[in-house]
Amino acid sequence: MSSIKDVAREAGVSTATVSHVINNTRFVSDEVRARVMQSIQQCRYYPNAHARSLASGKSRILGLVISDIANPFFPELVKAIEAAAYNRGFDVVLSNTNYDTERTSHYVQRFIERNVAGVAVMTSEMDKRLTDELAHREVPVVFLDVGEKGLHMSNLKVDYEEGIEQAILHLVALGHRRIAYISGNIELRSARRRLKAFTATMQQLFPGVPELIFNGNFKIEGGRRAANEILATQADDLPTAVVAANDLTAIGAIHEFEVNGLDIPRDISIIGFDNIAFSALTKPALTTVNLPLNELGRRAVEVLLSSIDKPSEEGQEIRIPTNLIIRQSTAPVRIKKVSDVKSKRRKTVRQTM
Amino acid sequence: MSSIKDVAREAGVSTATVSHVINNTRFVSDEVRARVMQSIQQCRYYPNAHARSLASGKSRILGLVISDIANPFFPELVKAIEAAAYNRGFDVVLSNTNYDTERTSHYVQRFIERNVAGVAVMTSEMDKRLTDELAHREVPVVFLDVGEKGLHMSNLKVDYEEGIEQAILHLVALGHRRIAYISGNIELRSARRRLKAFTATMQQLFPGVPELIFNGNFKIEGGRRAANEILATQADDLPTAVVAANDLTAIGAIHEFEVNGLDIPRDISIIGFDNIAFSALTKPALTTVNLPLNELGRRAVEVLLSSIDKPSEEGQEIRIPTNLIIRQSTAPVRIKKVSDVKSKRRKTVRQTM
DNA sequence: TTATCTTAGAAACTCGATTTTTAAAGCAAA
DNA sequence: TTTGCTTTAAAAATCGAGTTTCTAAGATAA
Repeated sequence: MSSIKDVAREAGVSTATVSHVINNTRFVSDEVRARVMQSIQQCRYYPNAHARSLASGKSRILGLVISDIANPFFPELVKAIEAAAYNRGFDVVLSNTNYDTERTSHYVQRFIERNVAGVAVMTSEMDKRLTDELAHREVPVVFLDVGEKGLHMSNLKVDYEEGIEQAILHLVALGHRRIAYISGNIELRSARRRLKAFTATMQQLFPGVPELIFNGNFKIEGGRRAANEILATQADDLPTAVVAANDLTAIGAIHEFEVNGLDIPRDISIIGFDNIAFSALTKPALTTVNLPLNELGRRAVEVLLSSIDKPSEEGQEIRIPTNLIIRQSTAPVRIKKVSDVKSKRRKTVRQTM
Repeated sequence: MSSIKDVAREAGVSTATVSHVINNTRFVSDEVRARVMQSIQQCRYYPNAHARSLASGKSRILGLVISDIANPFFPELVKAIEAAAYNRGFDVVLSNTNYDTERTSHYVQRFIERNVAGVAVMTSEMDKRLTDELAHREVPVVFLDVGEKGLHMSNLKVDYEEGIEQAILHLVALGHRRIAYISGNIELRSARRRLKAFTATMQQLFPGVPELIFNGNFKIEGGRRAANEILATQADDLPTAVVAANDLTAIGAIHEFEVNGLDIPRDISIIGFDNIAFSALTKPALTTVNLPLNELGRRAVEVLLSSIDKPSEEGQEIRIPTNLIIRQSTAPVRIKKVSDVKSKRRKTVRQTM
């Protein structure tokens, strides 16, 4: 359509002047400025972003790498990042890796081609090679809970310990001692970090007590499987409480326990992790460790932009707090008779939303 | 970093030749091609997308406009669109409007500046002015259920009638006659279209019977309010079934009915709309009209790309089917005693996942 | 009146590709 | 050997900005 030349001709000035008016990069007299502005209107002129990026070397695009937008963990995070980017005048290119490393690699390549101003990596399908590639191009990157820090690399470090400690203390206050943990798939760093936070706190409170760790996969189905394993292997002395590596796992576990005739939270208290929107709507509503996705997203963009502004400075490491949200899936421990475990019983009505 | 010139120098050829090798746009002898390829490797060369876009006038970017990614309707749709775009080599810039027209307008401006190849508008905060702006720039657009068709404008038309008819026939088969409807906020075209599909089918089946329409807002809280209104205004003769404009509304209504001592589906059958992932996980699991988001997303990109390929052709109108998914929130109608409505009663255990 | 300093605008160059034009070989036919 | 055609690749123009340098006009001071 119409270019800066058309505007310049229309206003009877040079293209340089138009550029200076648009970017405020040199003084232009009020009269000329007004004339230029009017011509811009008249021509319905929108500056071509590619030409600008090419000339200036800056793209005002942020790359956002996530695993799966359909995983309820991500939408709110994406929303926060998108909002923060919008406010600072950046566009967000979304990359949904589907947990696929090759796809991730393609996206990193595209990001480089588009000369993105920065990349937020909110997933772990990012191997050393890709990270190096970005480092080599000096693209600022912010990792969620993954990364090494570096010249252009920042890291958001979620303080899992804080929330998990609150969770365990909450259970202990309710009288629980036998507390099991259902982990996420242990290949993922975040699963390992969460597990470690759990065991560390437990060992501190109950030194030497053997741990009750079961394997899930961050999905509902994994929670269900783990619950079954708990029922099978611990039948003689069931844990009175279960902490799950994320909310989906907790939801799966709750369901499996209920199917097997247990009442949540009367027989077993359950605590989730993440505080996804859905967790307030389950029955019973889930007591869970809140991960402040909103803050996470905001900080991610903040850190990225500060790296962009001062490319010479070292990346930052930001601590993200977590805290316990108490709802209806936890209750005081109850003296349990062995017979209860086997027999079905009615559920109690409970307020959930 | 390194540009096409470096590669050309390294390979001892002109930049034109490098370009032709990359894009396969002219014959290049095997020997020269091999030399060029090697230089590309050696220089770790990635073509600059901005320069390409500027020179070619094509951006390989799609703009995606949605209302709110945290609304469970959208993630799966976004995922499908992103996947389809990725497969065709397009990047997706996400625009989350937050139902804000001004923000939408900003985004449209940015899309134009970025010379996007096409825009998928999956929301309705898009007024005539913006649509015209896009039309003026000849940017292909695909609307969800909103738009007029035009030279570069396509439309995905969801066949609400189909699914709603199945829903009503399902209820009728279960013996229901008094069927209420909770609408979305009526300012939204999609709310009007859904409502119209409901009333049309009802009038066809039960001509002249007065309609039971209540107002919601597509949110949980609106469903709750509407349920309350139903209880208040229809206490003497409650509907035996309720169709909700979307799943969130249905979930809110279920909860409010339950709080008031009704059992779902024993006392009232409820049907949602959209089949969001969550709807399979509620208790009772929601019978709902499925909107095939995956197909929707895929078709959106398809239509857009075909408009991009043949800019001279008229836009398309694609019908998107809907169908009923039967779960646990609907049951045969039951002869009801007035006393039941007022007294609390225990819930029955039900399989939900 | 002349010299100096401001100010604003024009012109030229740059970014890194694509695309069009031009030219150099290579080969066949006359 | 020359002409003409084909094949191949180089050279140059172009896209639409930003940016730097240069120049002209006007203001100010000596």
